[in-house]
Amino acid sequence: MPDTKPAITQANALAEQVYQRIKDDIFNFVLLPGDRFTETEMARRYGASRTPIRDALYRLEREDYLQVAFRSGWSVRPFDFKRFDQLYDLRIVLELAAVARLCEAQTPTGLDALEAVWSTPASGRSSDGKHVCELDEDFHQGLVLASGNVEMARVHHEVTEKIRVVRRLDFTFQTRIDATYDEHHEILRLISRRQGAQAASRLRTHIEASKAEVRKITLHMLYEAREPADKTEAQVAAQVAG
Amino acid sequence: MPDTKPAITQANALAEQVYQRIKDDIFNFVLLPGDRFTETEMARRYGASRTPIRDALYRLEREDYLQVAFRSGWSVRPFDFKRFDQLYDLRIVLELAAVARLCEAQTPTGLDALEAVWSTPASGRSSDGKHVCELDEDFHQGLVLASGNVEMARVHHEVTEKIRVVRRLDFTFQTRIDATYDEHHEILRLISRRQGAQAASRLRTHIEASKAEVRKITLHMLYEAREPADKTEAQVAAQVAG
DNA sequence: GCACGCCTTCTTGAATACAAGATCATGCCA
DNA sequence: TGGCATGATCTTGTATTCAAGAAGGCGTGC
Repeated sequence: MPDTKPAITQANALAEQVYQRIKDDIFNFVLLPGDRFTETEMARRYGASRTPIRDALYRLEREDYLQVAFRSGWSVRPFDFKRFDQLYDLRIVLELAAVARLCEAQTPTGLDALEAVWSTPASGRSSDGKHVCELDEDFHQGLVLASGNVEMARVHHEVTEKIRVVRRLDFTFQTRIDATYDEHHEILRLISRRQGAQAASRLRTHIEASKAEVRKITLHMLYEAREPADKTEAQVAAQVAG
Repeated sequence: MPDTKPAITQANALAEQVYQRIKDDIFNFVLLPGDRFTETEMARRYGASRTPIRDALYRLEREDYLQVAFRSGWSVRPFDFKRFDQLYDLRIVLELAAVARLCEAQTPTGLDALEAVWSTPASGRSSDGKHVCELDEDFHQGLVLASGNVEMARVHHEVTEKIRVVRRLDFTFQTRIDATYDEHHEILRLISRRQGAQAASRLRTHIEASKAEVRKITLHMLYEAREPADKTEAQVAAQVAG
């Protein structure tokens, strides 16, 4: 992560870097749900003093990625499937509102860029799960952004970040990737024809399917993440809440 | 504010206190949009060191109440009517989704407490603007909470906090207070009868009316907030963005 | 009189030092 | 041998110190 620009002197540069790195480590299961650590430990690990570390940790705590116990250390927040479900439902509400607005508008939707991505024939489609996941995020955020409400887009972005850790798992099988391409293409087609009700219906079904798929895979992944020898029942239990 | 419990030793007690006090000062126009200040200044003012002050300031900055200029001080974010409009629209989306869910449900809505508040006859109604504003917030947040989605409720709560500074102005005239009582009562009645479409329509109109009213009053208030003698054109301009 | 440049002062970012108390291990006593 | 008290250690909360650089005033040169 050591970049060649050690200090362009951005505001809060270190805290921001640390924030991103910790978040990435959570997404990449380097930091597992239930893992415990201290501020000093993280300071050593990320090569900064406690001050920017604390900034980053508290930011992640307010965003519900971490938990802090008063004078008793930090921990990665356990998986909470109920919470993921609710975040998916919130996504649905926001995206359906965006689509409704897009279909009501007389002006062009400005979804040309998305259409270019998702109307590619099967031969040109990506099969790299990580890449498709990013494209998928761009698609759904693009819908909300195109609706023109910055605050809705901001909230939707936060939701996207929060579910990313499980959403990724939806793109581990080629069948799901293919389905994503097909459904996105179809949804864009319906929007371009201003068939709001059908677009909304398709979109809802599309997100619900992803939600169900992800839930199915997540538990399995959690058990795989640790070396079997190291894993105790307590550790597994700490990864899941509810 | 010095309370009798100097240290129940809550986590981050000072930063939390400072956060609330600054936020209140923004809401009460003690800190005006455009006002500039430094961390040291705030540390003196609120009787804490820079560390908890910075925690609070950065939290408020991420929540869009404040701005920080790199090594050049802090300022209260100017009013941005476009942003308030979008927040109101987001409110509408969230609350309509909540009402739709409530009306679909077979189970009791759990809105009894709200009904008790808003079905009071004219004689028992509050005419205290501040109080009615709180009741109004409770009403709308109550709808979303009753729908059962904690994440939606959390976002709605954030939105509520962000628009409070202008929303208050909607309860300065008795006619608006009366209208609020009537409309809330009617909306609850429609929900209890599971008339989803009509409830949604009423609720949307209700919020739109509030949005329009608030916008009308806000500009006037901004000009009144400062002593005329002290107020320069530049100061007024700094209070409003866009 | 005006414009440019230097220099002091001020402001935030980061690191370090200090304080309060929670946790856990150890040892004593029943 | 088991349970409890006690103390060392560890952890976060807060204050203070150090560092880098932006802003603005003042003086000088034209």
